Amino acid sequence: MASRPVLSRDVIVAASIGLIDRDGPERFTLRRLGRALGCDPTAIYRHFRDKDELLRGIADELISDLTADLPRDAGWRAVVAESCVRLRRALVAQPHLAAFARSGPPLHPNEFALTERLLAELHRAGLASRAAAAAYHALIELTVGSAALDTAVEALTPDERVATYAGWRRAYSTLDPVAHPWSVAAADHLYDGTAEDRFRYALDRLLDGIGGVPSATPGP
Amino acid sequence: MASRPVLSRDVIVAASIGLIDRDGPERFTLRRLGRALGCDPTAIYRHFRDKDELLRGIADELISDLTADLPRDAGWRAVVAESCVRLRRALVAQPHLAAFARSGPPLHPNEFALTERLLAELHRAGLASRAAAAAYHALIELTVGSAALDTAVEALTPDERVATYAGWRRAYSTLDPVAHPWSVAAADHLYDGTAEDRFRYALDRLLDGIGGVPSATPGP
DNA sequence: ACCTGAACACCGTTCAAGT
DNA sequence: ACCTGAACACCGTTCAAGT
Repeated sequence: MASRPVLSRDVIVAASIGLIDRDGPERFTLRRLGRALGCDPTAIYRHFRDKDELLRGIADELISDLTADLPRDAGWRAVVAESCVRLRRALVAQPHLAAFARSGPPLHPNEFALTERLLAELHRAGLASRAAAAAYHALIELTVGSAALDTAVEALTPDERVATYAGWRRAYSTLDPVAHPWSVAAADHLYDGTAEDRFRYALDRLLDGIGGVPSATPGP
Repeated sequence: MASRPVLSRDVIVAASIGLIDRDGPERFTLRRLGRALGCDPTAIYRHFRDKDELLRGIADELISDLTADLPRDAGWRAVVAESCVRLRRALVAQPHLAAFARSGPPLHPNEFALTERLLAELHRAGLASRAAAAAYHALIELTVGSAALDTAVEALTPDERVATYAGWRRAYSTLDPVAHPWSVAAADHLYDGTAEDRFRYALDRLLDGIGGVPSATPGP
């Protein structure tokens, strides 16, 4: 009668991702996860040693299909940009992923795949090994930084997020215009749009600087 | 008799920095801070609205004198690069600062000074307010990311650092060359040189992409 | 074998009360 | 004016007990 195996690693990871998607990573607690799963919070300890191991499991899952369905026929620039945008989304969704990145390079199957794809595309752009490696590092640095700066704000509700950005803009716009003329002048454009928009702009400027041959993808 | 004004913003910030240096940012709680200060933890709420405001105060203190002796007569590009390199060094030296940056800009005097100087130089480069703001965000994202990726390695001794980088390179060079040809090919150039070297390269590429008028500084 | 529920040692924050 | 201390609503985690 009693359907026994309610919980499993996969079920817990899937529910965790759903919960993080809905409430943000900051509100992700084992107590809430237990409530979402309809079980006691401590039941999770039957499947994961502690919260950190669960977060690693989530991180692996979030990175798993990062390179899965990247366009095969797009230009190198579009593929590189899309890869970085996806990595950034994964990092924002799971801040502990960024903490892992801090302690070293990927060195895991899914992440080797991402590095390989980025290096391949940079070679396709015409960069030699040394320049490709340097460009790869630059891209990862920008992506990790953008994600790190965005994690806290991303945890807010859309309304709160808009209010937060507006508050920051206002802080710059109301500075003493004699001491901070350029901050006041630029205030309306600081923290404008979404964080991903700002990242895409930064990424475009970096890719401009990296150069490489024009993408072979057909123009608009 | 009773010496009344035991607490002040400065005293609290100084004690916080000491506590973070000693125990690490993860263990920094108001209850521990209260114990370190010899007062009730909630007394801090007399001087800071909440923990977040305290963290901003700490971050601003750690950033102080960053813009103090920046060259006045150098080209915009040199000043921007030097500012970012210094900010990166501060972030690497005080990893907790990066964690604070996540919760938003400090919105305090020293941070405002840095932002103002960067925006001013970007205007000097010929960028209008919107482009200057976007470029500013891009520079901060790259700087924070580079610092975040470097903190763990920077904590090692020089020998350990060299060994760590060599180990990472080896991880890439010994991948299956059929599945990861470009990783194997680029392995010798991954994590090459110092992290600051890599950052300077990335910064140069980003500044190339940002464009702007050529710096007025005399050439070498 | 798997899950529960009480318990422990923590958090940030509020607020009435003290001096 | 400044600080205390109890209280509230949370955390992650352990462990004996249930089924």
